[in-house]
Amino acid sequence: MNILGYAILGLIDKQKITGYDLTKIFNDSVADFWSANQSQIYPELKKLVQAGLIHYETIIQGEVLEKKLYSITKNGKEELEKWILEDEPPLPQSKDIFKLRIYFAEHLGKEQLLKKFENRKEKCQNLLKRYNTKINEYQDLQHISPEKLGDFILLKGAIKYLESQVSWIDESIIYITKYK
Amino acid sequence: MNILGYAILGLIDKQKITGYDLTKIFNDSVADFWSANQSQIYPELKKLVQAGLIHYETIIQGEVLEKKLYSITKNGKEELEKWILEDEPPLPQSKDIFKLRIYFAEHLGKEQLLKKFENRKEKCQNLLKRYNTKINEYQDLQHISPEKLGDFILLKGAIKYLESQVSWIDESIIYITKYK
DNA sequence: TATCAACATGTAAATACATACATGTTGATA
DNA sequence: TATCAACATGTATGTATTTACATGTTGATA
Repeated sequence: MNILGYAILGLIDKQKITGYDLTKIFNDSVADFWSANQSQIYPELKKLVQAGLIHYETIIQGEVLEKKLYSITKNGKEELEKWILEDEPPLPQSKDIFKLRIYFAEHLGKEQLLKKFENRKEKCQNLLKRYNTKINEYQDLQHISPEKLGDFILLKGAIKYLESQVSWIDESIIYITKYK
Repeated sequence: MNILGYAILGLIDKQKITGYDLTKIFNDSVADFWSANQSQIYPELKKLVQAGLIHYETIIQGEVLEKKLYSITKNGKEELEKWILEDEPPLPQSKDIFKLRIYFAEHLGKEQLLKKFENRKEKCQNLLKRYNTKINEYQDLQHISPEKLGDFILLKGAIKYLESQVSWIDESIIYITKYK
Protein backbone atom coordinates (compact mmCIF):
# COMPACT_ATOMS: atom_id res chain seq x y z
CA MET A 1 0.00 0.00 0.00
CA ASN A 2 1.16 3.53 -0.73
CA ILE A 3 1.60 6.33 1.75
CA LEU A 4 -1.46 8.27 0.64
CA GLY A 5 -3.49 5.24 1.65
CA TYR A 6 -2.11 5.38 5.18
CA ALA A 7 -2.57 9.13 5.32
CA ILE A 8 -6.24 8.74 4.43
CA LEU A 9 -6.57 5.85 6.84
CA GLY A 10 -5.19 7.97 9.66
CA LEU A 11 -7.44 10.91 8.87
CA ILE A 12 -10.53 8.72 8.71
CA ASP A 13 -9.48 7.16 12.00
CA LYS A 14 -9.57 10.58 13.63
CA GLN A 15 -13.16 11.13 12.51
CA LYS A 16 -15.77 9.89 10.09
CA ILE A 17 -15.31 11.98 6.99
CA THR A 18 -16.26 12.39 3.32
CA GLY A 19 -13.93 12.41 0.33
CA TYR A 20 -14.70 16.06 -0.17
CA ASP A 21 -13.61 16.97 3.35
CA LEU A 22 -10.51 14.81 3.04
CA THR A 23 -9.60 16.84 -0.02
CA LYS A 24 -9.88 20.04 1.96
CA ILE A 25 -7.71 18.66 4.73
CA PHE A 26 -4.99 17.71 2.25
CA ASN A 27 -5.04 21.24 0.90
CA ASP A 28 -5.23 22.96 4.28
CA SER A 29 -4.38 21.51 7.64
CA VAL A 30 -1.91 18.78 6.72
CA ALA A 31 -0.56 20.48 3.57
CA ASP A 32 2.63 21.29 5.45
CA PHE A 33 3.74 17.65 5.40
CA TRP A 34 1.42 15.86 3.00
CA SER A 35 -0.82 16.75 0.10
CA ALA A 36 -3.04 15.07 -2.44
CA ASN A 37 -5.38 16.04 -5.22
CA GLN A 38 -9.03 15.22 -5.26
CA SER A 39 -8.37 13.03 -8.29
CA GLN A 40 -6.12 10.83 -6.18
CA ILE A 41 -8.40 10.66 -3.19
CA TYR A 42 -11.55 9.14 -4.64
CA PRO A 43 -9.78 6.21 -6.31
CA GLU A 44 -7.72 5.64 -3.18
CA LEU A 45 -10.88 5.54 -1.05
CA LYS A 46 -12.26 2.91 -3.41
CA LYS A 47 -9.11 0.82 -3.00
CA LEU A 48 -9.25 1.08 0.78
CA VAL A 49 -12.87 -0.07 0.79
CA GLN A 50 -11.98 -3.00 -1.44
CA ALA A 51 -9.12 -3.89 0.90
CA GLY A 52 -11.56 -3.87 3.81
CA LEU A 53 -9.66 -1.16 5.67
CA ILE A 54 -12.49 1.35 5.60
CA HIS A 55 -16.22 1.32 4.88
CA TYR A 56 -18.90 3.95 4.37
CA GLU A 57 -22.48 4.87 5.04
CA THR A 58 -24.37 6.95 2.52
CA ILE A 59 -25.86 10.14 3.91
CA ILE A 60 -28.52 12.21 2.18
CA GLN A 61 -27.81 15.91 2.29
CA GLY A 62 -30.91 18.01 1.57
CA GLU A 63 -33.30 16.32 -0.86
CA VAL A 64 -31.18 13.96 -2.95
CA LEU A 65 -27.47 14.72 -2.66
CA GLU A 66 -25.64 11.59 -1.60
CA LYS A 67 -22.43 11.82 0.34
CA LYS A 68 -20.31 8.97 1.59
CA LEU A 69 -19.20 9.11 5.17
CA TYR A 70 -16.18 6.89 5.63
CA SER A 71 -15.05 5.19 8.81
CA ILE A 72 -12.16 2.88 9.59
CA THR A 73 -12.56 -0.85 10.16
CA LYS A 74 -10.85 -2.93 12.84
CA ASN A 75 -8.60 -4.29 10.13
CA GLY A 76 -7.81 -0.78 8.97
CA LYS A 77 -6.91 0.33 12.45
CA GLU A 78 -4.50 -2.58 12.77
CA GLU A 79 -2.83 -1.77 9.45
CA LEU A 80 -2.57 1.87 10.39
CA GLU A 81 -0.95 1.17 13.72
CA LYS A 82 1.49 -1.28 12.19
CA TRP A 83 2.54 1.37 9.67
CA ILE A 84 2.91 4.16 12.22
CA LEU A 85 5.31 2.01 14.21
CA GLU A 86 7.55 1.30 11.22
CA ASP A 87 11.08 2.66 11.13
CA GLU A 88 11.40 6.11 9.64
CA PRO A 89 12.85 6.55 6.15
CA PRO A 90 15.77 8.92 5.43
CA LEU A 91 15.19 12.67 5.60
CA PRO A 92 12.83 13.70 2.80
CA GLN A 93 14.10 15.66 -0.15
CA SER A 94 12.01 18.61 -1.13
CA LYS A 95 12.02 20.31 -4.48
CA ASP A 96 12.15 24.06 -4.57
CA ILE A 97 12.13 25.91 -7.88
CA PHE A 98 13.08 29.17 -6.19
CA LYS A 99 16.23 27.66 -4.71
CA LEU A 100 17.05 25.98 -8.00
CA ARG A 101 16.94 29.35 -9.70
CA ILE A 102 19.08 30.88 -6.97
CA TYR A 103 21.61 28.16 -7.71
CA PHE A 104 21.79 29.67 -11.18
CA ALA A 105 22.16 33.17 -9.79
CA GLU A 106 25.01 34.03 -12.17
CA HIS A 107 22.27 34.81 -14.66
CA LEU A 108 20.54 37.27 -12.37
CA GLY A 109 21.37 40.91 -11.76
CA LYS A 110 21.62 42.21 -8.23
CA GLU A 111 18.19 43.83 -8.29
CA GLN A 112 16.53 40.80 -9.86
CA LEU A 113 18.05 38.57 -7.23
CA LEU A 114 16.97 40.84 -4.39
CA LYS A 115 13.47 41.00 -5.82
CA LYS A 116 13.21 37.22 -5.83
CA PHE A 117 14.22 37.08 -2.18
CA GLU A 118 11.82 39.85 -1.18
CA ASN A 119 9.05 38.03 -2.96
CA ARG A 120 9.89 34.81 -1.18
CA LYS A 121 9.98 36.56 2.15
CA GLU A 122 6.51 37.93 1.62
CA LYS A 123 5.15 34.48 0.87
CA CYS A 124 6.75 33.10 4.00
CA GLN A 125 5.36 35.88 6.13
CA ASN A 126 1.85 35.44 4.79
CA LEU A 127 1.89 31.77 5.64
CA LEU A 128 3.49 32.54 8.97
CA LYS A 129 0.63 34.87 9.78
CA ARG A 130 -1.89 32.10 9.09
CA TYR A 131 0.01 29.61 11.22
CA ASN A 132 0.39 32.06 14.07
CA THR A 133 -3.35 32.63 14.08
CA LYS A 134 -3.83 28.91 14.25
CA ILE A 135 -1.44 28.35 17.12
CA ASN A 136 -3.18 30.94 19.26
CA GLU A 137 -6.04 28.48 19.57
CA TYR A 138 -3.75 26.36 21.74
CA GLN A 139 -3.47 28.68 24.73
CA ASP A 140 -4.00 26.10 27.39
CA LEU A 141 -0.68 24.35 26.90
CA GLN A 142 -0.71 22.83 30.35
CA HIS A 143 -3.82 20.81 29.65
CA ILE A 144 -3.34 20.05 25.99
CA SER A 145 -5.25 16.88 25.14
CA PRO A 146 -3.08 13.93 24.06
CA GLU A 147 -4.75 13.70 20.67
CA LYS A 148 -3.89 17.34 19.97
CA LEU A 149 -0.25 17.12 21.01
CA GLY A 150 0.89 15.97 17.57
CA ASP A 151 -0.99 18.78 15.83
CA PHE A 152 0.49 21.34 18.16
CA ILE A 153 4.06 20.10 17.79
CA LEU A 154 3.78 20.02 14.00
CA LEU A 155 2.35 23.51 13.88
CA LYS A 156 5.23 24.68 16.05
CA GLY A 157 7.57 23.00 13.56
CA ALA A 158 6.01 24.73 10.59
CA ILE A 159 6.31 28.09 12.30
CA LYS A 160 9.92 27.51 13.33
CA TYR A 161 10.72 26.51 9.78
CA LEU A 162 9.17 29.63 8.31
CA GLU A 163 10.87 31.84 10.85
CA SER A 164 14.23 30.32 10.01
CA GLN A 165 13.46 30.84 6.32
CA VAL A 166 12.73 34.51 6.89
CA SER A 167 15.88 34.91 8.91
CA TRP A 168 17.85 33.16 6.15
CA ILE A 169 16.32 35.46 3.57
CA ASP A 170 17.23 38.57 5.57
CA GLU A 171 20.77 37.32 5.92
CA SER A 172 20.92 36.51 2.23
CA ILE A 173 19.72 39.96 1.28
CA ILE A 174 22.60 41.40 3.26
CA TYR A 175 25.10 39.11 1.52
CA ILE A 176 23.72 39.99 -1.88
CA THR A 177 23.73 43.69 -1.15
CA LYS A 178 27.33 43.49 0.03
CA TYR A 179 28.94 41.02 -2.30
CA LYS A 180 27.01 40.83 -5.55
CA MET B 1 9.45 21.91 -20.94
CA ASN B 2 9.60 20.46 -17.44
CA ILE B 3 11.69 21.72 -14.57
CA LEU B 4 14.17 18.89 -14.67
CA GLY B 5 15.02 20.06 -18.18
CA TYR B 6 15.87 23.53 -16.92
CA ALA B 7 17.80 22.11 -13.99
CA ILE B 8 19.94 20.07 -16.36
CA LEU B 9 20.28 23.03 -18.69
CA GLY B 10 21.56 25.18 -15.85
CA LEU B 11 24.01 22.58 -14.66
CA ILE B 12 25.39 22.03 -18.14
CA ASP B 13 25.66 25.78 -18.52
CA LYS B 14 27.96 25.89 -15.48
CA GLN B 15 30.32 23.35 -17.05
CA LYS B 16 30.53 20.74 -19.78
CA ILE B 17 29.40 17.55 -18.14
CA THR B 18 28.39 13.92 -18.73
CA GLY B 19 25.09 12.28 -17.83
CA TYR B 20 26.89 10.25 -15.24
CA ASP B 21 28.25 13.30 -13.48
CA LEU B 22 24.88 15.03 -13.68
CA THR B 23 23.43 12.05 -11.86
CA LYS B 24 25.96 12.45 -9.10
CA ILE B 25 25.20 16.14 -8.78
CA PHE B 26 21.49 15.45 -8.42
CA ASN B 27 22.22 13.01 -5.63
CA ASP B 28 24.83 15.16 -3.90
CA SER B 29 25.34 18.87 -4.28
CA VAL B 30 21.89 20.04 -5.36
CA ALA B 31 19.94 17.29 -3.58
CA ASP B 32 18.81 19.81 -1.00
CA PHE B 33 16.50 21.54 -3.47
CA TRP B 34 16.30 19.26 -6.50
CA SER B 35 16.86 15.61 -7.28
CA ALA B 36 16.53 13.20 -10.15
CA ASN B 37 17.24 9.58 -10.89
CA GLN B 38 19.62 8.43 -13.55
CA SER B 39 16.66 6.91 -15.38
CA GLN B 40 15.17 10.37 -15.78
CA ILE B 41 18.38 12.08 -16.78
CA TYR B 42 19.40 10.18 -19.89
CA PRO B 43 16.02 10.51 -21.62
CA GLU B 44 15.86 14.19 -20.65
CA LEU B 45 19.30 14.79 -22.16
CA LYS B 46 18.07 13.22 -25.37
CA LYS B 47 15.07 15.52 -25.41
CA LEU B 48 17.22 18.58 -24.82
CA VAL B 49 19.49 17.61 -27.70
CA GLN B 50 16.49 17.13 -29.96
CA ALA B 51 15.19 20.53 -28.91
CA GLY B 52 18.54 22.05 -29.86
CA LEU B 53 19.17 23.38 -26.36
CA ILE B 54 22.29 21.31 -25.74
CA HIS B 55 24.71 19.28 -27.84
CA TYR B 56 27.53 16.85 -27.09
CA GLU B 57 30.94 15.72 -28.13
CA THR B 58 31.92 12.09 -27.69
CA ILE B 59 35.04 11.55 -25.64
CA ILE B 60 36.99 8.30 -25.52
CA GLN B 61 38.01 7.36 -22.01
CA GLY B 62 40.86 4.81 -21.98
CA GLU B 63 40.72 2.43 -24.96
CA VAL B 64 37.10 2.32 -26.06
CA LEU B 65 34.72 3.71 -23.41
CA GLU B 66 32.64 6.43 -24.94
CA LYS B 67 31.29 9.22 -22.84
CA LYS B 68 29.19 12.13 -23.97
CA LEU B 69 30.25 15.54 -22.84
CA TYR B 70 27.31 17.90 -23.04
CA SER B 71 27.41 21.64 -23.49
CA ILE B 72 24.73 24.26 -23.82
CA THR B 73 23.83 25.94 -27.11
CA LYS B 74 23.11 29.62 -27.65
CA ASN B 75 19.45 28.70 -27.92
CA GLY B 76 19.66 26.74 -24.69
CA LYS B 77 21.22 29.64 -22.87
CA GLU B 78 18.41 31.90 -23.99
CA GLU B 79 15.75 29.46 -22.84
CA LEU B 80 17.51 29.04 -19.51
CA GLU B 81 17.74 32.74 -18.86
CA LYS B 82 14.12 33.27 -19.81
CA TRP B 83 13.09 30.60 -17.34
CA ILE B 84 15.25 31.89 -14.49
CA LEU B 85 13.61 35.30 -14.80
CA GLU B 86 10.08 33.90 -14.58
CA ASP B 87 7.93 34.72 -11.57
CA GLU B 88 8.30 32.34 -8.67
CA PRO B 89 5.57 29.78 -7.96
CA PRO B 90 3.93 29.47 -4.51
CA LEU B 91 5.96 28.04 -1.64
CA PRO B 92 6.69 24.38 -2.35
CA GLN B 93 4.96 21.66 -0.41
CA SER B 94 7.21 18.92 0.86
CA LYS B 95 6.10 15.48 1.89
CA ASP B 96 7.41 14.11 5.12
CA ILE B 97 6.42 10.64 6.30
CA PHE B 98 7.86 11.26 9.75
CA LYS B 99 5.66 14.31 10.29
CA LEU B 100 2.66 12.48 8.90
CA ARG B 101 3.19 9.76 11.50
CA ILE B 102 3.60 12.37 14.23
CA TYR B 103 0.23 13.76 13.17
CA PHE B 104 -1.13 10.35 14.12
CA ALA B 105 0.67 10.39 17.45
CA GLU B 106 -2.40 9.23 19.39
CA HIS B 107 -1.33 5.76 18.32
CA LEU B 108 2.17 6.07 19.77
CA GLY B 109 3.31 5.59 23.32
CA LYS B 110 5.49 8.19 24.99
CA GLU B 111 8.66 6.18 24.56
CA GLN B 112 7.90 5.31 20.94
CA LEU B 113 7.26 8.95 20.17
CA LEU B 114 10.45 10.07 21.85
CA LYS B 115 12.42 7.43 19.99
CA LYS B 116 11.12 8.69 16.66
CA PHE B 117 12.22 12.22 17.50
CA GLU B 118 15.65 11.09 18.72
CA ASN B 119 16.09 9.15 15.51
CA ARG B 120 15.11 12.16 13.43
CA LYS B 121 17.49 14.36 15.36
CA GLU B 122 20.38 12.05 14.63
CA LYS B 123 19.65 12.15 10.92
CA CYS B 124 19.53 15.92 10.95
CA GLN B 125 22.79 16.14 12.84
CA ASN B 126 24.56 13.80 10.47
CA LEU B 127 23.54 15.87 7.48
CA LEU B 128 24.38 19.04 9.38
CA LYS B 129 27.89 17.74 9.93
CA ARG B 130 28.33 17.19 6.19
CA TYR B 131 27.03 20.64 5.34
CA ASN B 132 29.20 22.28 7.95
CA THR B 133 32.26 20.61 6.47
CA LYS B 134 31.24 21.93 3.09
CA ILE B 135 30.72 25.49 4.23
CA ASN B 136 34.17 25.65 5.75
CA GLU B 137 35.51 25.70 2.20
CA TYR B 138 34.10 29.20 1.89
CA GLN B 139 36.37 30.99 4.33
CA ASP B 140 37.12 33.97 2.18
CA LEU B 141 33.69 35.49 2.40
CA GLN B 142 34.91 38.97 1.50
CA HIS B 143 36.10 37.86 -1.91
CA ILE B 144 33.52 35.26 -2.75
CA SER B 145 33.25 34.96 -6.51
CA PRO B 146 29.88 35.97 -7.97
CA GLU B 147 29.26 32.54 -9.45
CA LYS B 148 29.70 30.95 -6.03
CA LEU B 149 27.41 33.35 -4.17
CA GLY B 150 24.30 31.31 -4.95
CA ASP B 151 25.92 28.07 -3.79
CA PHE B 152 27.02 29.69 -0.57
CA ILE B 153 23.66 31.22 0.21
CA LEU B 154 21.86 27.96 -0.45
CA LEU B 155 24.26 26.02 1.72
CA LYS B 156 23.66 28.56 4.48
CA GLY B 157 19.96 27.99 4.02
CA ALA B 158 20.26 24.24 4.28
CA ILE B 159 22.26 24.57 7.48
CA LYS B 160 19.84 27.06 9.00
CA TYR B 161 16.97 24.77 8.15
CA LEU B 162 18.61 21.77 9.80
CA GLU B 163 19.52 23.77 12.87
CA SER B 164 15.95 24.95 13.24
CA GLN B 165 14.80 21.36 12.84
CA VAL B 166 17.10 20.21 15.62
CA SER B 167 15.94 23.00 17.86
CA TRP B 168 12.32 22.11 17.08
CA ILE B 169 13.03 18.48 17.92
CA ASP B 170 14.61 19.41 21.25
CA GLU B 171 11.63 21.57 22.10
CA SER B 172 9.25 18.80 21.05
CA ILE B 173 11.03 16.27 23.22
CA ILE B 174 10.46 18.54 26.18
CA TYR B 175 6.76 18.91 25.36
CA ILE B 176 6.36 15.18 24.98
CA THR B 177 8.19 14.46 28.20
CA LYS B 178 6.02 16.94 30.05
CA TYR B 179 2.61 16.54 28.52
CA LYS B 180 2.29 13.07 27.00
C1' DT C 1 -36.65 33.43 -8.12
C1' DA C 2 -32.16 33.88 -10.34
C1' DT C 3 -27.44 33.50 -9.52
C1' DC C 4 -23.39 31.67 -7.67
C1' DA C 5 -20.06 29.90 -4.49
C1' DA C 6 -19.42 25.95 -2.04
C1' DC C 7 -20.67 21.17 -1.64
C1' DA C 8 -20.15 16.55 -3.54
C1' DT C 9 -18.30 12.62 -6.47
C1' DG C 10 -16.18 10.82 -9.83
C1' DT C 11 -13.03 9.76 -14.58
C1' DA C 12 -9.39 10.64 -18.34
C1' DA C 13 -5.11 11.67 -19.95
C1' DA C 14 -0.64 13.09 -19.52
C1' DT C 15 3.45 13.73 -16.96
C1' DA C 16 6.81 12.82 -13.39
C1' DC C 17 9.18 9.69 -10.72
C1' DA C 18 11.09 5.37 -8.68
C1' DT C 19 12.73 0.76 -9.09
C1' DA C 20 14.63 -2.54 -11.57
C1' DC C 21 16.76 -4.35 -15.56
C1' DA C 22 20.67 -4.56 -18.88
C1' DT C 23 25.39 -4.05 -20.54
C1' DG C 24 30.01 -3.04 -20.75
C1' DT C 25 34.78 -0.39 -19.41
C1' DT C 26 38.38 1.49 -16.51
C1' DG C 27 41.68 1.73 -13.06
C1' DA C 28 43.26 0.71 -8.55
C1' DT C 29 44.83 -2.79 -5.51
C1' DA C 30 45.53 -7.28 -3.56
C1' DT D 1 46.49 -11.15 -13.18
C1' DA D 2 42.13 -11.50 -10.72
C1' DT D 3 38.83 -8.88 -8.48
C1' DC D 4 35.93 -5.11 -7.65
C1' DA D 5 34.30 -0.50 -6.99
C1' DA D 6 33.48 3.27 -9.67
C1' DC D 7 32.71 4.86 -14.31
C1' DA D 8 29.46 5.14 -18.13
C1' DT D 9 24.97 4.77 -20.81
C1' DG D 10 20.92 3.38 -21.58
C1' DT D 11 15.68 0.93 -21.35
C1' DA D 12 11.37 -1.09 -19.22
C1' DT D 13 7.79 -1.20 -16.10
C1' DG D 14 5.06 0.32 -12.69
C1' DT D 15 3.48 3.87 -9.57
C1' DA D 16 2.42 8.59 -8.15
C1' DT D 17 0.88 12.98 -9.26
C1' DT D 18 -1.06 16.81 -11.85
C1' DT D 19 -4.28 18.92 -14.83
C1' DA D 20 -8.32 18.78 -16.95
C1' DC D 21 -12.76 16.97 -17.84
C1' DA D 22 -17.56 15.86 -16.38
C1' DT D 23 -21.81 16.23 -13.76
C1' DG D 24 -25.02 17.52 -10.52
C1' DT D 25 -26.93 19.60 -5.66
C1' DT D 26 -27.41 22.80 -1.86
C1' DG D 27 -28.02 26.98 0.45
C1' DA D 28 -27.23 31.79 0.88
C1' DT D 29 -28.18 36.22 -0.93
C1' DA D 30 -29.36 39.74 -4.16
